[in-house]
Amino acid sequence: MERNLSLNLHVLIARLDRAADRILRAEHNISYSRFLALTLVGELGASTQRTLAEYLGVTEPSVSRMTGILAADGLLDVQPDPAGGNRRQLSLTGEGKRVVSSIRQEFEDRLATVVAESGVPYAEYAEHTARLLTTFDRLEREAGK
Amino acid sequence: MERNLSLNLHVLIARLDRAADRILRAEHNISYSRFLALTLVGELGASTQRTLAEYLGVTEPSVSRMTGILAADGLLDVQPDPAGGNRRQLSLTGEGKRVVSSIRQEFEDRLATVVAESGVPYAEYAEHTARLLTTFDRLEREAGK
DNA sequence: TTAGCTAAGTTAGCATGTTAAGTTACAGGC
DNA sequence: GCCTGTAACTTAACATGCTAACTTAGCTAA
Repeated sequence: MERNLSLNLHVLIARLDRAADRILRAEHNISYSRFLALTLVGELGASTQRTLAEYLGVTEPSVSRMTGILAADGLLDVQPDPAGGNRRQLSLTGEGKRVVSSIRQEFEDRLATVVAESGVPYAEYAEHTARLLTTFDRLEREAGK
Repeated sequence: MERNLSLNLHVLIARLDRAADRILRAEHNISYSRFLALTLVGELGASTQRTLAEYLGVTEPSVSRMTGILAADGLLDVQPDPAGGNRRQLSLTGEGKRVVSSIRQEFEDRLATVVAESGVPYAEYAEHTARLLTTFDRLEREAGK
């Protein structure tokens, strides 16, 4: 079946995401989307909703709903920014931290297993992917101006 | 910002998909999901809903709804399989063929531009991606048995 | 011919993505 | 002190993914 890069990427990631989602729901009772949001707050320091949207690659309304859900679940603390402005300051609750740290490494390891099994050089593929993301980001920002 | 492969892949593809969707809606008045479904019927010969689900990497209920929409829009022809069984035979209408052929090449070219701009070797990245998809597919099938 | 098996498709309800259009909090000029 | 602009967030309506449960069509065997 001859396919092209954009299609293969789309389908590969759709499957990886779905597998991740199934594992997380079964073993940790949380969805992959929610886990990603918590990870970006906890480990990459997304401290406002706008920043979190930017890091996640989704829109602000999506984040607005998500933070409401995570706060209601007791995983995320959402406070008005003490520095002022119409901002929310995001941080993990103790429970949120526990979830992120217990999952993250286990998770990346599983993907590494698939990569190793396929014979694709992990470091190189990761580097290419990161570079594509950076470039695409830049092109979008330039086009947006 | 230090990130990992699974996260970068997820975000990269989320952005590519969203950009694709915006372009298609603006210039061709169709969503990316619908375009992909038509492409797989037209160019890769997905001739039943189950096969189409497999190729798209989505579930059968998703395809069931999608084929209904595409048929209602006059882009897809959905008929009971003359060979019998509870099957639908899928094929593009004239309009569906027109849409697919006018978009597909233009589209892959845009991605190739991003890849070239980033300095990532296209052929190698495409080959790695295809290999990962094949491997992941196999692992999932093995685990499913 | 009828009961059960299997493959393929559908329905219902929910999760999470989107866009478009509002709202809120502050800053700056008059 | 009040208008206006900007940044950040929210609300509403819809698109499309999922799982669970059901239906439909044909096959096989008693």
